[in-house]
Amino acid sequence: MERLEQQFYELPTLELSEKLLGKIFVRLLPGNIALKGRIVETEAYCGREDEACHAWRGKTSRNRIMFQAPGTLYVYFSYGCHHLLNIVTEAENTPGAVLIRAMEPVEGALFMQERRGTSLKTNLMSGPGKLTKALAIDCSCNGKNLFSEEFFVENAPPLPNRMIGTSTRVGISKSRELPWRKFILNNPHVSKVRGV
DNA sequence: AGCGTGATCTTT
DNA sequence: AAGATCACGCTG
Repeated sequence: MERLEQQFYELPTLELSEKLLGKIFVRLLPGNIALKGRIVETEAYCGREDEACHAWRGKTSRNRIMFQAPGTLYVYFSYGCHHLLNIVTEAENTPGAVLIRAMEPVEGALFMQERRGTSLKTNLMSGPGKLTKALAIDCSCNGKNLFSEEFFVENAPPLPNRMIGTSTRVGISKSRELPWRKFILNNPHVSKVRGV
């Protein structure tokens, strides 16, 4: 399948959070290591209108990447131990990003097993901190984009609506009520919801 | 159900 | 300068 081009990402954040489901995120590492994962869970963080979004009050040194061109990677360090991966949406200077919350391993599972210290496939990338660990993504990836030989996303057929679930976002305190989490129904690689 | 862990943001 | 918060994962 072809790679997604920049115009694909220049969409309203909520719309893109749904369209990214089923697409194949790819990272190529030196030494012919190919890591691929099918995106199965996302959350939308919608710029200035969204109190839970890092950019809702305007640009800061941490969130400045969210104002960059669509298709840029926004990676930040959370809870003193995890890196979280987002894809920047909307036109340049309009902040917004989709948090990638879970993927299904497609290629490179052995590499991921070693990095994660587990061999259970449904545990390799079934959470936003887990998948960055599996893919060796950290703050050095912040600001890179999806139009290189290192990172890109392969297209896949759109999913029918009946396969897409919706819920409130996980682990936030502001704007809890907004149904801005999207996931593939009945997919075992979707993260376990916290606090139940 | 509890806690580690450190950068970032807010308030003094 | 100090304190609160945090888009989480793991143990028990």
